[in-house]
Amino acid sequence: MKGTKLPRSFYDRDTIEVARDLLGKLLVHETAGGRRVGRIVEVEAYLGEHDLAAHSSKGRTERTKVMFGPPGHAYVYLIYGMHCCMNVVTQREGHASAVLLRALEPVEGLEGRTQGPGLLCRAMGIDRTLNAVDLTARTLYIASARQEPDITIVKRPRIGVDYAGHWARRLLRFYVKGNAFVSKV
DNA sequence: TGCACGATGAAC
DNA sequence: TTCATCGTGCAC
Repeated sequence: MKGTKLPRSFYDRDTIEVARDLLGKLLVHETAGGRRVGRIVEVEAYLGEHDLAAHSSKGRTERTKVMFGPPGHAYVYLIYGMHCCMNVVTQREGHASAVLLRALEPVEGLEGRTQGPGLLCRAMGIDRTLNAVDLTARTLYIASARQEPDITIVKRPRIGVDYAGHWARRLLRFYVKGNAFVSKV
C-alpha cells in the first residue's frame, strides 16, 4: 500500500510538470488516530507572482510567505472563513509557485467525501497547524504508489478564479480522466 | 482600527 | 442563487 516518499527534488521542478506528476500519487497524513491516505486525482497549478490567480501575485505577505519559501513544503490556508485548502510549494525558493490539491480517491483511513479542496482537507485531518510543514518529513508527505496505473490526464481552466483575467482561462487544472472522485468535470 | 473579500460547500 | 464565517491585507 505504501510506496516511496517523494524527495525534495520532485518538487523542485517546473510547476506544471509537478502538478501532472502528482496525479496518481498518495497523500499520507500520519495522525495520532492512525494513518490517512488518499490518491491524488485532481490538482491545479499556480505559477508564481505574475499569475493573477495565485495568492503570491499580491506579493510576499504573512500568509503567502510559505509560497515564497523552498519547495516541498505545505501551504495550507483558510478560505471563506471555514474551509482549509492544501498546496505543495514547487520550484526554487522565491519562485512563489504551488500546486493546489483538489480531490482524492480514498485509500486508507478516510471518512466523508474527498472531492474538492475543502472536503479533501477535512477528510485528511489537515488544518492550518500543518501550514509550512516539510513534506519530506514524517507527518505529512506524498508517496509514489507501488504500482501506478496508466491514466489519461484532462486539462481544464482552474475553478473559482474568474477575477484573474486571461490567467483564469489557462488550462492549469489537471485531473484523471474518468475518475469518479474528481470534484467537477 | 475597520472592512471588503475570497483557489468552497451546502442548502434552497 | 444565496449564504455561512473569519483571517488577511490594506485603506483610513
